[in-house]
Amino acid sequence: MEARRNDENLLSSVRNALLILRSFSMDEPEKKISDLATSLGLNKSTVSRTMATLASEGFVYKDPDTKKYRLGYSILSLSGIITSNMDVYRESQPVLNRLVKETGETAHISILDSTDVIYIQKVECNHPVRFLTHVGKRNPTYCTSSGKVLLAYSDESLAERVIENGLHAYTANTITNPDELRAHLKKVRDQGFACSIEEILEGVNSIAAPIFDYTGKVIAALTVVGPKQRIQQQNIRPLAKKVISASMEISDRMGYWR
Amino acid sequence: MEARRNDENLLSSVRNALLILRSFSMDEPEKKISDLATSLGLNKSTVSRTMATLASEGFVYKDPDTKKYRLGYSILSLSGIITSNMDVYRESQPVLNRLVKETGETAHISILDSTDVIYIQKVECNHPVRFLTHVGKRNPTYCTSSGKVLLAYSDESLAERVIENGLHAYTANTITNPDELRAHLKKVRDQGFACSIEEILEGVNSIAAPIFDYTGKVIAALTVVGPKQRIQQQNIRPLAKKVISASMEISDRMGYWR
DNA sequence: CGACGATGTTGCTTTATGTGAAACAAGCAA
DNA sequence: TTGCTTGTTTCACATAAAGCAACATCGTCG
Repeated sequence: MEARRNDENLLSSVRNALLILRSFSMDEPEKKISDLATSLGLNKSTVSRTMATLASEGFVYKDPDTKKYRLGYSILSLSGIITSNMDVYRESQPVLNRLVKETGETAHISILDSTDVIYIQKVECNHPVRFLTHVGKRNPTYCTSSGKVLLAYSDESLAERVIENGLHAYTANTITNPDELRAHLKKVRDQGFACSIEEILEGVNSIAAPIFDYTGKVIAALTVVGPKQRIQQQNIRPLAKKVISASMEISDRMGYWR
Repeated sequence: MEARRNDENLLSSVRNALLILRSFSMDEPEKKISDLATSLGLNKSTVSRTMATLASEGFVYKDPDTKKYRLGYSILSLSGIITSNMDVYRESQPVLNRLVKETGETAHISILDSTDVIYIQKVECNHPVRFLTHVGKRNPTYCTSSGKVLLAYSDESLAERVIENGLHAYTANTITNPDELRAHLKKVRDQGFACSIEEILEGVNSIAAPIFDYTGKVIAALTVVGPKQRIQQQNIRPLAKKVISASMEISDRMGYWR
């Protein structure tokens, strides 16, 4: 077998399978064998057999006409297990719906995964402008409002780790100076919410507030996102008020006691 | 290596990994190495290494305290890719919300996967009685309202395949007679909706209607579920009317042209 | 129409790899 | 302390998985 970087004692064929799965993306929801082989540097036959195995368990689905593969419903089942056992997920649904109706903007719930934020829930607004986020999407912490909220309320060592990993300038507004970020996080803690003003994407602003559990720990963030035409300096205060009140309502449902 | 039933030319280590993933369930969202080993008939060390590999790619998460594993966020990301590329999913969200508000009952969207139905979306009602369904849940077609709708509007050969697989009596009301099922499906086609009156679970009733795409094909079903105290003979008609109108609205959004 | 290129699948051979058994840690209870 | 139960690691061996190449299908183009 080809000896690919066998980091520890991991099973390389299993890893290949997982890499194949993860190579599916929003932009490329369908894949061909040969493309996968070249992009992952694997042999065609290896990919073919791996895909056959994945398909036999329903993790991918092979379109009989085009011979292309897409992700299968086994994955959907598994994700249902994850979210159903996530209290925040259940409790936030109705609150999110109301918030979206009140503000007219898309709302998310996100959580921390290592040094990234992941969106676990999304309620879209009716504006025709579609956003590029989706459930499961991973973003940096230091340039998203939700990320900054989660950082601000986490142990400081996490922020330091994020800083060590490097602060990449996604836009001109991205905070790339470590001291500036530290000061910013302090401000977030003081005011109880965070904003991202075109810090990750030009023209896109967002406001986020923390969600607490019954121990008082911050476990998630509630975000409202929109184009800068609709979310701007003069209405940030009133919007933030709504976001905070909604996030507090979810915290209440989670058993948070002030 | 242990030569387990190597059906065709599938990769056994990959299959082990997938079986491990699929062994997580609603009832057992957390798993220990040794339990997995015994339940799947694998060696402890095999499971340990497989889990390490799964964890390294984020498909499972190891609780450092309890040493138990749960499903990881990579799966959430993948499921986001599936649903975001599913038109029905996007278009049905607001309609589902309204329907739940109108009827006060939980609503689902489900699709066909081979001879089963799978729930791809769910909006829960506010009644304290929680239901046992979740996104990704798989159910038989012949005893659920959504399944019967999807069967009724599919090629007849599918119904025959379902019959061949056997009609198991989940309750006293389950249709187990092939001819009766055939007649029932005809009735569903005629009236444009299906009911399940305690056919899969005692005390649980549901009503479902078809969702069409722009080619006029039925691609999904919209269901309303509830306890028999709230969904019963006398209010089935008015409820069905609401369900049909909602499913038609989604069909419209999908480009269905009468 | 036939040659060609690009594709996915399948035999075959080889060896690196995944496996099982047992030893090793680590935790917990009695 | 001694058990008992966990999860991880070591090691030798058998074998499962990788690579290659042949094969089978396509669709395209000259």
